[in-house]
Amino acid sequence: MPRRKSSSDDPCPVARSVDVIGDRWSLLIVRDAFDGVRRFGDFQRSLGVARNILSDRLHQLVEAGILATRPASDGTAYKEYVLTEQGERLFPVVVALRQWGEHHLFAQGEPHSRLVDRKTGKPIPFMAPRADNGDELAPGEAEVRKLT
Amino acid sequence: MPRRKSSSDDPCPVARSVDVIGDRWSLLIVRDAFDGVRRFGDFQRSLGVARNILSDRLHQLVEAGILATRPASDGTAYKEYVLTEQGERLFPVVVALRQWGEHHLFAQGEPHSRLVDRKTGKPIPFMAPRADNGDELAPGEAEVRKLT
DNA sequence: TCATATCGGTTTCAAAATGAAACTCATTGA
DNA sequence: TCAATGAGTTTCATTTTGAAACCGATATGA
Repeated sequence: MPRRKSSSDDPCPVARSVDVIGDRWSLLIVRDAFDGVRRFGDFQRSLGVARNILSDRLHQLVEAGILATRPASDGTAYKEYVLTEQGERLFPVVVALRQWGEHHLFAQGEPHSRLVDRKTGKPIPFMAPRADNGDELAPGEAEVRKLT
Repeated sequence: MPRRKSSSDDPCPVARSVDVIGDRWSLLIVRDAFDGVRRFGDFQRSLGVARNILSDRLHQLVEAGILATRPASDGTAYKEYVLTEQGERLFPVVVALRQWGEHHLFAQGEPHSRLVDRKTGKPIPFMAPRADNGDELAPGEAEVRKLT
């Protein structure tokens, strides 16, 4: 395969984002990280991914500044992978994907995990882009303005 | 490579979503579709993707119910690919990715496209999951409740 | 109207990414 | 002290990707 195309110089933010996390495992690693997974072995067991691939993706995510390594918090000599500030900001992305999946990829009545407000226990309302005044914005009401 | 792992029976909505659109091209095709691209050749030129891959991804997206084909609206005998209702609901996902990219993947001063409210021309506020009462919800304040 | 160019693919083939399993080597636990 | 676990890396077969060539159907234009 002639070198995989990179979008790291594409002026579209979506393209650049996809270049960094638009791969099946990276996104699931980030999801797990939000769920508190930190150790190599825990990611591996949770995802069922091949170790070499996991190793590669963890390094990529660290390099991208989404994860960082630090000494394990359980007192052992191992290290752990935690979300950076930048990584934490992916929360809306993961939630949006989750909500879309919840609504469209399960048969009615089919059991699935659900994201709830820890305080109230109630499901989190469907996330949507909103205008300045708080009104929900439909796709047609937003516009990509090229090259600021 | 032993057949690529599928998550279509995973109980996690994020995993299922990633299984459907968690690939570099699918997401960019959807982004283009939101920008009004409809024809095979236009997707191809816009993305620079190999034709065989584009063909494959378009079929997958149609199969997944995200895109649908219909006779071209320009009067020619060709067909076009348009977002379905289900595909349109991916809007928050694309916007979240775009906003994250805008904030984290460009050097200060580096030009990039920007999503604005068509009516007011103002940039769209950062999207975030919110609790029932409208308060922004931090990652730690949400919790995945397993198997509804 | 006939020739030519464009559209929307499919086929072919080499290079690259993936995955399972085996292999290391350090750390932990008994 | 010695086996078991953790965290990778290496190897190798399989799959996916991508560029380019090819193809039939449609559009264009002289």
